[in-house]
Parts: sequence; C-alpha cells; structure tokens
Amino acid sequence: MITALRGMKDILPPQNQKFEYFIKNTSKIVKKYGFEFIETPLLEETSLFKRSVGESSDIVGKEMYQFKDKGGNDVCLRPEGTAGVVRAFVEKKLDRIGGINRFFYYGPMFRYERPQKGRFRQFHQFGVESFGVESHYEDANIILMTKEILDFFGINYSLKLNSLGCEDCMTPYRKELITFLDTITDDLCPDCQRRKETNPIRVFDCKNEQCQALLNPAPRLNQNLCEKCDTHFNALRTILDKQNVKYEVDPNLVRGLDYYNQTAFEFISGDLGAQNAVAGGGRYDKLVSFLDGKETPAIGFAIGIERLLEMIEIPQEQRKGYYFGALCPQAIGIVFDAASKQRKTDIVTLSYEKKSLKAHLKAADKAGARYCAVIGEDELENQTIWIKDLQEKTEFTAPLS
RNA sequence: GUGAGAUUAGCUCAGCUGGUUAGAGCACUGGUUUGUGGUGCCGGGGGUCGCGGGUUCGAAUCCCGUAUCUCACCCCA
Repeated sequence: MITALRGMKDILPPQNQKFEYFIKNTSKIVKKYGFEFIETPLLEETSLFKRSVGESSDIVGKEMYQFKDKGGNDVCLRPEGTAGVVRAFVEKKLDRIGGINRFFYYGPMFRYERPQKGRFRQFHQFGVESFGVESHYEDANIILMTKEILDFFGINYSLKLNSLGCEDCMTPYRKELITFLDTITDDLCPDCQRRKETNPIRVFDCKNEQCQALLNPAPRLNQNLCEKCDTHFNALRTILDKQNVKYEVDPNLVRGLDYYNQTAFEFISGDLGAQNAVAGGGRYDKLVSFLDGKETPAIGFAIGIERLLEMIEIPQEQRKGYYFGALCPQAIGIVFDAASKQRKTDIVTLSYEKKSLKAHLKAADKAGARYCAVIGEDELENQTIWIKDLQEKTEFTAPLS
C-alpha cells in the first residue's frame, strides 16, 4: 500500500467541513478590511526565500523542499507565504504604481521538519499582506483583524507584542549584544552559542533556564530603540489600549524570519501543546526593496490553519435536503424523475434500489436528510408521493407533479 | 537532526510468563410475521497481528533492523 509521505495529511470529511468553514468566514472578515484574494505558485526559485526569509533561518537553512527541476533551475516548495506575494507585488510593478495594496491568501506550505502536535511537513496558512501604509494605525488594524478572526471562532489566546526596531537602531544594538554575549559564551547552551553566530537576538527565545539567568543583564532592544521606532511602538500600544486589546509586551519575542522590523506580534494559545503560536506577524518595511522593488512599507500575518482548526467546533449540522426511494421496482423510474426535479433547488440523495420503507428511512437518516420521500404501490396508483419530515416526525402525501 | 513511547478488524482496544481455527465493543452490511428512521432482535463480511530478518519444534507474544504515528527538544504558523 502506498501511504502519504511523512507529515503530510489528507483532508477528508469531517475535517474538510472545518476547513471550508474557516476559509469562508475568515475570508469574509478580511474582505471587510479591504483585503483581496491573491494566489501565488507553490513552487518558487530558491533564491527568493534565501533573500527574503534569510539563509540563517532554520526554515531556509535546513527545512526547505529544494531540488533542481528538469530545466536545471534551483527551485523549492514555498515554506511560507509572504515572499511569494512580495515577489508578485514587485514583478507586477505594484510598487511603481504606488498606493495601498492589501492581499490575502491561503494554501499549503512545506517545511521538512520532524512532525509533532501542531506541526506538519505540509501545512496550511491563511495570511494577509498590506503594502504601502507606514502608519502605526495599519499595525493596529492588522492586529484587530487577527483578533476578530480568533474571536469569531471562539479561540482562547493571549497576544504578545514587541518591536524589533529598524536598521538604525538594530545594527548598533546587535553589535552591543554580541559584545555582551562574548563575555558569557562559555556558559551558554550549545544552541545559544550557535544562535550567537547566526541570529544573536534569538538567544532571548531560549528556554534553557541557565541561559535566561545569564541573559538577565543583557542589553534589550526595546530599551535601545531609536526615536522613530520607539514612537511608532508607543503609538501602536496607545491605540490597542484604547481599543481594549489585552496584550503583553514580550521583549523576548523574536520572529523567525529575517525580514521583520518594528512591530512583531504573536497570538499564542495554551490549548495547542508545545507549538503554541496560532498566528504571527509583523512589519517588514525593507523586504520589497530586498527583492528589487521600490522601498514600500508593509505588514502582514499568517494563521496556522491546522492549529486553529484543532481548537474550533463547527456548529452541528442540521438535517437538510431530501432522500428519495422506491418501495417497488416499478416506482424506481418515477422516483428518479422526481429526484432530478427536486435537485434544482435542494440537496437530494437518491436510492436506485427497491427497499422496504424501514430500510429507506434508515438510509435517509444516515444520509442526514431532512425529508424522506418514497413512492410505493399506493402512491403509484394515486399519482402521489409520500414524504416524512425526519426532524419534525410529521408525514404527508403530496400529488406527484 | 536528537530523545521517549507506540504500531493487532474501518475505529477504540483485549490477547497472562511464546503453544491448536487471533477476540470484544462500535462501525459497515443483510434479514427481522403486513409500508415508519435515529433507540429492539437475529445473522454476515472483514485481520498474511506495520514491514524485514533472527531465536525456537512452534512467534501477535522474545531479540535486531526499518518505516510510520504520537509527544518533546530544536524551530515556527
């Protein structure tokens, strides 16, 4: 038997209903905020992710499904959604046209990781990207929108917020941090020693208690923000406070993708296990220019669909539609015609076999139909059809038209 | 990539220290004195016990390997 690859899942009933329910309602919410649907290829040139997500990140460094295609191009399955959208944005010269562009997308992402709770090799994200707005109001708007989505589905979460600064404050800060880390290198865990070389800010994310203690006196980015970033962050916080959004400023919150600057946020939930981030995002004002576009402020987020679906229950489905069946062989053709007519307006399950009334009622029940309609000898004679409402337990005979 | 636990019917599992045709519940399916379901009764199909080796007269059971699943590390949505 051939099985699905490791960490890859089929989406079958009843899980598919949750998926559709999520996409339908989330799309509706983001459209209210002016976001439009965009779809980009699953396969992209590898260098796109190297330049955007960053080679130092694990995502690009060791988790990509990367290969040479038959034309010899170095390609990979997308590990995240933002890079492709930005590529499309630049390629279609929307950066030159200017103005505001807001997009949303959903679809599979691929990362070659060891599967565990809330983590798969092929998983789905729903993401939005907003281009052309520098104002902190957009940051607030995006966060409020994410909140609206999670609230709609009744998710328990908490919001973490941080500012990652910009080139002006980040570059000198990074130097200062490395200088500090040099003084404690030997006592850091091996992971942190590695982080110091690849992405020093990530040491703050370390779960090792000894590392955390050592890092206590370390310089923090949020105390070293330049005036512009500091103002932006405080202005955002003021809006969120006014909107009664509860959040926690977490100076250790670092985004795993290199392109983020200033605002970073993450919605986490205690109901998810170790992989507790259900949605995450932030500002990436430099990414468009990294990918050869005209510098354009931008901000976005992504929701882990599987993680979110794990926490939602869809409203119990009501009985709906019709079930048609025949009680005697001569009625089968007539039932077929009646069912075809009914299908113009309703969901219809049709039995092609002659069965006892009891068997038809059972089958109608199993099909989840609201009405069970059958034709037997009596009905044939009178040109009628017998219908039972399985929910109200009422029955009647109607003329066959 | 590292660590721990698991893998027996479609699902959830039982199967004692290796011993005849591997079981249960649910699900599926058929029937049930005359045309009433989800909730009666009777029956039926379905398993080379993840896969590959080894030990043994004999392996679902013990040993080794391997794949997958689950959880955690790492990383992230």
